[in-house]
Amino acid sequence: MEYIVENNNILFNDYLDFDIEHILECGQCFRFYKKSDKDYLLIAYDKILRVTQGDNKIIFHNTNTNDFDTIWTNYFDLGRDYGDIKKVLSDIDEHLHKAVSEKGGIRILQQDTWETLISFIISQNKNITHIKILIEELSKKYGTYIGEEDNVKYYSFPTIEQLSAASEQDLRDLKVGFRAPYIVDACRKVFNNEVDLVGLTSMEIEEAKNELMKIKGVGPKVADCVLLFGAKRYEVFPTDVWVKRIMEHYYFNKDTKIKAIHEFAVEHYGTLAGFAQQFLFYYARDFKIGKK
DNA sequence: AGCCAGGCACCGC
DNA sequence: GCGGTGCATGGC
Repeated sequence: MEYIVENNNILFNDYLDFDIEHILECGQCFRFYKKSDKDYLLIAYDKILRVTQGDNKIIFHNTNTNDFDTIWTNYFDLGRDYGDIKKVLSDIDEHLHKAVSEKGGIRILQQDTWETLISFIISQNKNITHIKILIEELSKKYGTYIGEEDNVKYYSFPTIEQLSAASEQDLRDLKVGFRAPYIVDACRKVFNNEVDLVGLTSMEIEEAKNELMKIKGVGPKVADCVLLFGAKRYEVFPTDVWVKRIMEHYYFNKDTKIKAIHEFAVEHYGTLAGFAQQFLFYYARDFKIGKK
């Protein structure tokens, strides 16, 4: 991957399989701000990064080769050939072919495991707009100040130690509602190693899922999201209402149980199930496919 | 206004 | 096991 260093920016020319809008808006992450068309500010790993993209150029602003090589290359999963993945998925069936061709710039970000755990606990029974607000509030209150951009102060996502300082009532005051005890339980079990987040990348997949589901408020869907977005487990298929809708629409044509859909997808898409899910989810949500 | 949100725990059977 | 219901809060 050859990039160009120019002042404090890092540039790519003619980079394929990367669309910053697809990557950030596809629902896998929450801490980003759209400044204008294909111009985003994102917060990850205690850093603020601005990314802009033109026809044949991607610019990572105000960064350096060290951060790029140690953080952003992994974060954007630049070592993986998405051309290959997209080709395999497209050949599976016409539905996936369509989703991949419409949303071809998606890449699965390698996010922090802890942050994805708390974020997806919060996500349950909420719309994406409000999830983003709650995560910002949590960061503002318990995270660390990391800098200012356009007169806005930004804060890192709270560490396990920082968030452990919050009581259930503190969290309720932040309006997380019934999720407050879930967050407290996650803090406690991760802090005292009752739940091993580091081991998630290497455990048998069922074991990894069960490890996460020891936490109150973590069920199959949240566990799959944490594994896919925060632990590089690409064989899972998070099945939520949107995925249920598009799968029913394309493959079942009737009201089908989430469990049955999940089993079908894992079988049908195999080791690339996670990538398939993300293409389908974003495609379905953007075009409101399956929505009554 | 009222329904529903990237689910899950808890309760009956 | 399986299906129904309540859940805090805010967007649409």
